[in-house]
Amino acid sequence: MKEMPKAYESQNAEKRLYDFWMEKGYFRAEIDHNKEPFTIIMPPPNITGELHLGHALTATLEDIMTRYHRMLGDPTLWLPGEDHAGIAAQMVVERELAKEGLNRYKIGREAFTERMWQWADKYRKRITEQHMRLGVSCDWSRKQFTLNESPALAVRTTFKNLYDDGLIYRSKRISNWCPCCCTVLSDLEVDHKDLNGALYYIKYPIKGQEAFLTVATTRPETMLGDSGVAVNPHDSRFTAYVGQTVILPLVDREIPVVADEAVDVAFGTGAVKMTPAHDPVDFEVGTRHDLPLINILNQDATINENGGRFVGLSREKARQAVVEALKEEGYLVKIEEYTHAVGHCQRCATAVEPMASLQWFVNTKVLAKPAIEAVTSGKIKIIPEHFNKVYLNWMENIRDWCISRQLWWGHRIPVWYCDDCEETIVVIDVPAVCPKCGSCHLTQDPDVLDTWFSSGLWPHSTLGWPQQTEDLKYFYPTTVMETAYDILFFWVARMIMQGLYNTGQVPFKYVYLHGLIRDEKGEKMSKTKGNVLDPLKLVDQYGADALRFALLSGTSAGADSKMSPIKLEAGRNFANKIYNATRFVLGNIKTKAALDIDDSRLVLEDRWILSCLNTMIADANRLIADFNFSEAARVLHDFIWGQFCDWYVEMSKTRLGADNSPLNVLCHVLDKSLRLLHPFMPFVTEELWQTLKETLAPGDLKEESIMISSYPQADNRYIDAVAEKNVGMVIEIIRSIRNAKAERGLPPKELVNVQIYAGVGAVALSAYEEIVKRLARCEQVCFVAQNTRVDKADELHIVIAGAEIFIPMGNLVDKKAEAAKKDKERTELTILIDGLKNRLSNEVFCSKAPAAVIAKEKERLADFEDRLSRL
RNA sequence: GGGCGGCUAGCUCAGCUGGUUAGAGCGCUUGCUUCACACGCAAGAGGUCGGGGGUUCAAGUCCCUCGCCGCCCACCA
Repeated sequence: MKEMPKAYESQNAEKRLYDFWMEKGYFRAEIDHNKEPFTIIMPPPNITGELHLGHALTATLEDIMTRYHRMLGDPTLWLPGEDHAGIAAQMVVERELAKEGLNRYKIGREAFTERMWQWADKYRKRITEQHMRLGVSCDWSRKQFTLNESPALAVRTTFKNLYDDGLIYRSKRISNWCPCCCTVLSDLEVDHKDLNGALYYIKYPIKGQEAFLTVATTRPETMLGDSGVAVNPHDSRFTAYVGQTVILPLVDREIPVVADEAVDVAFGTGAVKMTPAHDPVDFEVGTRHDLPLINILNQDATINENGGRFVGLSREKARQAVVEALKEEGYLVKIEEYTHAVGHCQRCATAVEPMASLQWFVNTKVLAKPAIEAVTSGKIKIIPEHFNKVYLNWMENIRDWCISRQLWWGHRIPVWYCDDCEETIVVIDVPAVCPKCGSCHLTQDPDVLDTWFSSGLWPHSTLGWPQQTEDLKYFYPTTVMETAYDILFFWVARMIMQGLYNTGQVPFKYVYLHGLIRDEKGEKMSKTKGNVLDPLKLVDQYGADALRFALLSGTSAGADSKMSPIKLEAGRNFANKIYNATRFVLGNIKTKAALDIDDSRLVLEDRWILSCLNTMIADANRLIADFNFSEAARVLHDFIWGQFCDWYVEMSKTRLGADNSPLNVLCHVLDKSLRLLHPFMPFVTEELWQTLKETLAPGDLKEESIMISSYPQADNRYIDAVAEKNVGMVIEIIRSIRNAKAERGLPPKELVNVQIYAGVGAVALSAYEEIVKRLARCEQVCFVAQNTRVDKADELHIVIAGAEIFIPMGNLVDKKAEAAKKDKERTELTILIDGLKNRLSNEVFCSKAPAAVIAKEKERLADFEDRLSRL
């Protein structure tokens, strides 16, 4: 056996092992038409920067599923890629440019796009390297990028199909304008924040009368663009004014008073100023009443020439100036404090301005219908389930999706406008002349598409759609979409709509949503707070396996979790524990050992550990299949540490001193444990498995690598209730003796003599004298066949389930204290016994409870009564 | 204004379709250089499962209600 250091050194193993896997090509998915594939398309990280812990969690969860299914023998595809991240990436590069005193307009579209590609190439490479450090086993040969030709073709094809079906249209309407990013945003890209503002009451004089209509507004500067005043048609206060004209203060424009149901009688004054170019409700009312759209803002949200004397002012300055002017001229009635929600750009936090402009939209109502059905029918299952409601609620109230962006980085809208006829969608080649009339006055739409338009196609565009490739035919629909819950609407919902539209099939069968990773205190990680943990630094410090284990522990689907050094240490310690257990086993193998276990030669503790192992194997498989990964990891941890290392390995030492009889079982359990754990902690398990393989007899572990070995399945032949009960009793006995010594301040080294009566098991348990001697530090241990002993004055008398223990302790035994202890025990037992007796004598319980429950309760009662009688 | 989630040991969290004396890690106390591991070993202490009500033979687990904490969605100027 080769020399193994005392502690596991992750940094000496990980790179070597990853290179080995890569070299062997294990990650590549092969099509096998005789088998059902397992497919995960990786959520493509944005090329905006480094990977964070959220990505590491995604990588961990998806790698667990991938490695698990690969070991089950399923043709397994995990397809990686990156997202060009339109607005987010463009902003990052624009910030870089700003540092050089440049901006995108100065260098022009072509040069800017060139810069973007440089950035993309750099970060795509870096993201891949980072993923590799985490041990991901994805199929790099199929890696995609949203701007690659194939996904780009998918984007243009989808656009054309939707356009031809009348589901994409161009329209002038109110959308969210970010004056900082200089583009429109979809509703989802706007965050609403409650701000303390004011409600301004303004008098609008009625033409030809002394009377006024008072309106209330939170954005007084927009009055410059007013083209009407609306009241509710049922509001008797204003019936007389409907159809009349008011004169807009400061501007002197004559605007009509209209009646519209949209006006809430109870709010403000009941009369509302109408600014159709800068408010969505006003836009609709304006459309119904033919009110003109008067845009008063430039792209940077300064007042344009329609703002008269306020031209050139920023919107903030304009507000002050307008209010000042209104006050001076006597139109301002009052100002009330008022808190209201203001939309902010998700990217730059600038307040968004609702503005009317000509944009491209997707009619999502039509697409939503099958997307709703897919979830309600169960074709797509969302985990955790409660997100169904969130999803359905959003889908059922969906609004049209604005997909054009005034950006340069992304999929250019494939629409060409001809000066001489009409617009054309071009999917394949850049046209020289108008495909419809041959005119050469042809210009392409300058805008690009919302990033999510291309991300929404990801599950099928990565597999080759619109081409009917072998990959698409075989791996689509994919199996699981695993991602964070915060992009349920942005991404998951769009993938479902677009996937169904393009392929007629759901894009995936399961959606697994994970939560956000917060810092130790539960706060969101952010660069400004400086509490961001770099996954790679953690890998350096603790090892990738430890990081993966830490990311998993204490999490459940859909719930946020916290990362802390304590969790990372726990992960590292666990890796080290398995490492040392392996070191122990291998250290005891003198020559090449065999792995096969000979059932006929198993002793009780062998049968016990094999029973525990197989119970755990069943649990682990079930938990992984149920997407309960953290529980699965916990179950593995508890078995390996708490049963195998703490008890079986310790018990085996006694036998190893005499012969090699436990070696096969040790190797067997170790092999199974490593395989079971491999999807969770791929590096350390591979490292140890390889070492185990070298030490075992040739052919015992046939596969080249643990990652292509088979995942253990429970073998019910090894479930052994008798062994579990008897070894359980031995463990109880050892604990009781240790405890007896510890409680009385006896040094562990001090040896005691023990006599044990263990009911009918005493004879069989006599084989455990050596083990008890070793583990409980006893001079002599004697199992007596009959309960003939009566405790003496200098003896401790301990009663446990099915056994009694006698330990002579001389003057360390305080008879009074012992009696008090026993009294307490008697009281506790009596309470339990009374409770059980009550229950068992209850006829309703006996008639309604399942037989197994009744039997169990009877058994417990018998045990408690037995213990009480012996006390 | 709607909706969702959480509230279990000092801390962080498990507890699946209701069925043992409610678990783990960390922390804490006590003791250990035990021939795999101090990234360790052993022994302990610690919980009326947020409050109240209900369903049931049986409730941390199901229902109602209240209370905090967090999140999401929403065009009331």
